[in-house]
Amino acid sequence: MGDAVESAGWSDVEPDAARRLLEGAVEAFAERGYHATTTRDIAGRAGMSPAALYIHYKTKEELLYRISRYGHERAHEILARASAADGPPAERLRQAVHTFSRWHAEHHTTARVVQYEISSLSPEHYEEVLDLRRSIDRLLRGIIEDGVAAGDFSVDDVPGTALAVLSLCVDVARWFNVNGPRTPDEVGALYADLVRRMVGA
Amino acid sequence: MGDAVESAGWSDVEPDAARRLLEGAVEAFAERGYHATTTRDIAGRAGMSPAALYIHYKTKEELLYRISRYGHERAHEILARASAADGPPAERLRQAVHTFSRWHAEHHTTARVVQYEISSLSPEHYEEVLDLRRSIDRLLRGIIEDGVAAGDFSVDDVPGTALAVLSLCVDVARWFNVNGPRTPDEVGALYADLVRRMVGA
DNA sequence: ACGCGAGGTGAGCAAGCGCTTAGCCTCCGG
DNA sequence: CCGGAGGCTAAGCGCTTGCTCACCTCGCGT
Repeated sequence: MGDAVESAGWSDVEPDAARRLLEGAVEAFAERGYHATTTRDIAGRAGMSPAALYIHYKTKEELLYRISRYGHERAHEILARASAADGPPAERLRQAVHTFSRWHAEHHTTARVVQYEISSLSPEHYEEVLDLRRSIDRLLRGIIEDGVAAGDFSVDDVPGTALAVLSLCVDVARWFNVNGPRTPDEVGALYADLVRRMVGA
Repeated sequence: MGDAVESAGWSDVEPDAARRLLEGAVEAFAERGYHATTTRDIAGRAGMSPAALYIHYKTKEELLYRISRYGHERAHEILARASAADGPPAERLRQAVHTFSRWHAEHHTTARVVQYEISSLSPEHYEEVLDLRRSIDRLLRGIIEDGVAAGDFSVDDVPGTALAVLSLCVDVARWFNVNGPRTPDEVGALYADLVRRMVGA
């Protein structure tokens, strides 16, 4: 379930060089941050000269925008799938949190860029991405509302709890370490359990 | 209780100009990030010429280091106080989470720099700050261990839960908005309650 | 055989960066 | 009345940045 979402890298990006540049940019932005990354660094990681970048992308910011939009679309997809699934709210929430936090662990380089570099986007791109974030928030809040309405959850502050759950999952991207003791799937299981307790299910 | 910790700004910083520079740096780093902030910007916010910065600080990185260390010391102080307090583990955890998350909301500009710009520190300063983070982690884990040992909490994965709790509180700095619906104290109360549920108290 | 477009390069421009320097005020003890 | 230290600035140095441009090199349809 949802494996297609997980495995998808940037494999569908059109010319090979453009994909390598995107992958290099993700790595570099995640390591150093957007502003500390130079176009020479990105091009270098893709095995090309600095000028080659501008054949495939208009600006350095366009790279960040593509990464940011791609990541938000994946995140949205994960929650939309869990939200629309059959089964009781508790199960839908479990799946949502498990998959969402696992994605942030598994793709923590991409997720780090997606979550912590959005303020470097141009105003228009920033607004566009913010819209996606608002729908992500709405999807999760919807699941919790369903659980409360069904009498399965006991939550005092639904928007606040939804915000906290999202914040918890997103922050996985900041601390997750591949050489750490937990696999992405274990993080997903742990977090799903913690969130189950948070909503009193 | 703990108000002395909260209210403390940078009021104790020695020459007035040096304090204004620090405050300007906090604002600028929080808004734009360390690398996107120029020394001209910092000096401008303090109402001075760019050169004046170098009378009080050796480098731009020294400003980040001072901010980072100050913030981690405050965070450590908050948890140390809650950890050493009298009362059952549940009450100590409540106080720890309440105060800790409230601090991250109240001082979200400082906290944002403290939590999200540490990788821009020099290697030596980074190591020093990392030590402080490890002790902060140990303090929180200690409270949870006490609760488990006393039979008050039911937690399967203690280190994992401690990590999640810390992560949850820290991430407040990222999303907190002064014009939002919640006061820092309300965030503290909400989070203390969510964490109480997480540990099964 | 050959033109042409897509993809790539080396060199380099204008702007902005962190930081330094030379020199100017202002205050204050002797 | 003076001399020098502390606090500050205007100017600017050396370097790096994002990005451009003239040119090159292939693979391919005709």
